[in-house]
Amino acid sequence: MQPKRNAVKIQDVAREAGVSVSTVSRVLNGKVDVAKETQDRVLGLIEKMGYTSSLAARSMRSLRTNLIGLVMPDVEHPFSIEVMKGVNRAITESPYDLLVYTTGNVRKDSAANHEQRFVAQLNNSITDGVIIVASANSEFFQEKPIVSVDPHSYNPNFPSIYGTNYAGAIDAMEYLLELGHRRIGFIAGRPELESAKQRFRGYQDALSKWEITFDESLVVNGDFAMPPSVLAARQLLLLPERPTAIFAANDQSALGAFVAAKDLGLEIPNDLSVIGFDNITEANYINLTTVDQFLSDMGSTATHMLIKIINGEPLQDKVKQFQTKLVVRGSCQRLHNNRIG
Amino acid sequence: MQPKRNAVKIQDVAREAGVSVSTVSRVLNGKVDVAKETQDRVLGLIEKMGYTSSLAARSMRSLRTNLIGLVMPDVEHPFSIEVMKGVNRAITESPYDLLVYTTGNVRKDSAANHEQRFVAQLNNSITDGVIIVASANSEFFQEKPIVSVDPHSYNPNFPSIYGTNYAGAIDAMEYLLELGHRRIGFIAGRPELESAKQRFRGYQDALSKWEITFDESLVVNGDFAMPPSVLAARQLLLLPERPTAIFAANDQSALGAFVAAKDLGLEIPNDLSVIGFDNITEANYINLTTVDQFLSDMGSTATHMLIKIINGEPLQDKVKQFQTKLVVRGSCQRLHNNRIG
DNA sequence: TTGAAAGCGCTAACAG
DNA sequence: CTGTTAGCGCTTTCAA
Repeated sequence: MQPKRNAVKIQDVAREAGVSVSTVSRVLNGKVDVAKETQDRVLGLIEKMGYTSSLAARSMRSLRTNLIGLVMPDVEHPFSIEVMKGVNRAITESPYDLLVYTTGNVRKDSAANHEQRFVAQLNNSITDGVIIVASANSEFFQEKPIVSVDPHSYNPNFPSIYGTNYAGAIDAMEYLLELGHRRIGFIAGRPELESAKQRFRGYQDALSKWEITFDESLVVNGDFAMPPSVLAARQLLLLPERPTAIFAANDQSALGAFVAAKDLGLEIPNDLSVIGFDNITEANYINLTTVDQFLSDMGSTATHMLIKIINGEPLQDKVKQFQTKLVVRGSCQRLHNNRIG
Repeated sequence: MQPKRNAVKIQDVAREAGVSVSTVSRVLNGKVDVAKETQDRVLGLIEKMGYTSSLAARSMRSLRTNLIGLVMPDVEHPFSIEVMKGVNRAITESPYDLLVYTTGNVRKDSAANHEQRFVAQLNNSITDGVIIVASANSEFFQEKPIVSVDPHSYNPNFPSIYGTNYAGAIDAMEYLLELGHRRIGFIAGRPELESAKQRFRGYQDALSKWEITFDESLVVNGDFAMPPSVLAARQLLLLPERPTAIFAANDQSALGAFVAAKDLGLEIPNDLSVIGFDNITEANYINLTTVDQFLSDMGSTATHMLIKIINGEPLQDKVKQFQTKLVVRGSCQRLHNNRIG
């Protein structure tokens, strides 16, 4: 199909209304200096003819589009989706519209470049600003505002939202420790990510605060994904002296632990306590305790921050930490005499 | 912030390279008639200067943008998200990029108008075509191609993808009936939607084929959402003679049935068999049988269809039915003597 | 209160 | 092989 150029445009409306293009434009943009009568006639025609101004043309001419972009690394991942929901919520209450741009399943090594390209693509033309999730870059060569949600690495000069990963991990560990658990396995996340590092640090520091010797064999890597986490958890559960609890670095890992336990005929929480990071919807059904990051709230917060920057309002802090919270949806078991029960 | 217009543009590259704007444009668009030497120099500068062509300008001039739009009614809903994943998958393998536009949580009555506006907004300017999920409209005043996934109402002349809702419902019912269930409750969906109607028809027709009298008290409305479904299921389970199985019209309703059962101390599948429509990820964990619609496959199929239309390739059928499939992730109980077990 | 005209950044003829 | 030129649909001065 050779697409034609026959959508109704501002000229058509102008001709029909017997006025000039600029008059229609003025009506469109709510300028005051238009005769009430003309305005009504034009408005009527716009409605009747089903005219919508071309986004491309409009954003080329004027510097504001009232469009905010969201760049996500991967639509498949629940994390991104939660953030997106939050962004959407904030957008709904604002005068902006939302445009989501996905990088698809880009090969890891080129993700950073793609990101740069996408952000530029959006911000140089049609959006007033961009929110970028789990950004691999910590710097952008860009004029228009960008806010980053949970970027891979930490940069205090870049407007960004982080979860309190370290504090959350401490909370999770203290919870298990207070229940009496002493052998606690850890399913770690992608080691290059800041969030994964923080969570691991929390695990270690909590142990040392409780004067428990760090046991390397209790740490396995789940890469923040389910399939490797099942294997990792399995490895933990097959240890000669298996852990009584597992702290999983994210939702996928927690689910992996669940699956591995089930495979081995272990029941959660009777035979094994599991606590996981990130928003785990399934926790409602399968007795998991979670450290919710309120991912969607991170999305909303980022959006509000971006809108402030766009409007040139002053920012309190460039970097915001978003408070994580322990949510006991299921339950973990109290431990006596080194035995669950 | 008064955004400035200082992104690097094609002119800058041209000046720097000592060539004309059109030469740069030619390089950009991979035209062949450019000296290898010039091409390399320009390409190098583009990289070095971090130039990205303006989407707005490009789409204004040329009729193709290689961008496909996806208009979703609600990012919060798992249904849309599954479809989006499928679209994204198909996009990844195509030369197109994906732009998602959400209507936010628009009031129901105005959703149809918003839809029209959004589609026009995208298709009149920056996208080559649009996929629209759960469309409230069955007609669009639009030149560029549109494909609809599971529209609210049926229109044989509009390129669209449906699930085999009726056949799927029959399958689900036959499965339960063959297990011996005779009192089967139905949690219905939003009555105005085509899919909900089809599923209900399947429920009724299966009963009548098996010569079971239709009992109105076994049909409750869950509105395709979890909170009302919990109440609806509760009502079913508190009937004097409670059903031994429930057929839920969608995923949210199935989960609602699960929650209601749990509340009442009933166990699935021991005390109650539950089967639900749509893709239920939680089924992996909570013993549900599901009629998967392969929602994400619907998304992919829609995308392929759209791309064909964009390229002017002939379409087999305007309307595609997407085969649903019964997936026994958990299990349902065989029934003897009117008792589960 | 309105119209004419310039130009946003780019592509696609058409010339050279 | 490369440059010149004419718009794409819109907003925004500047004049009337």
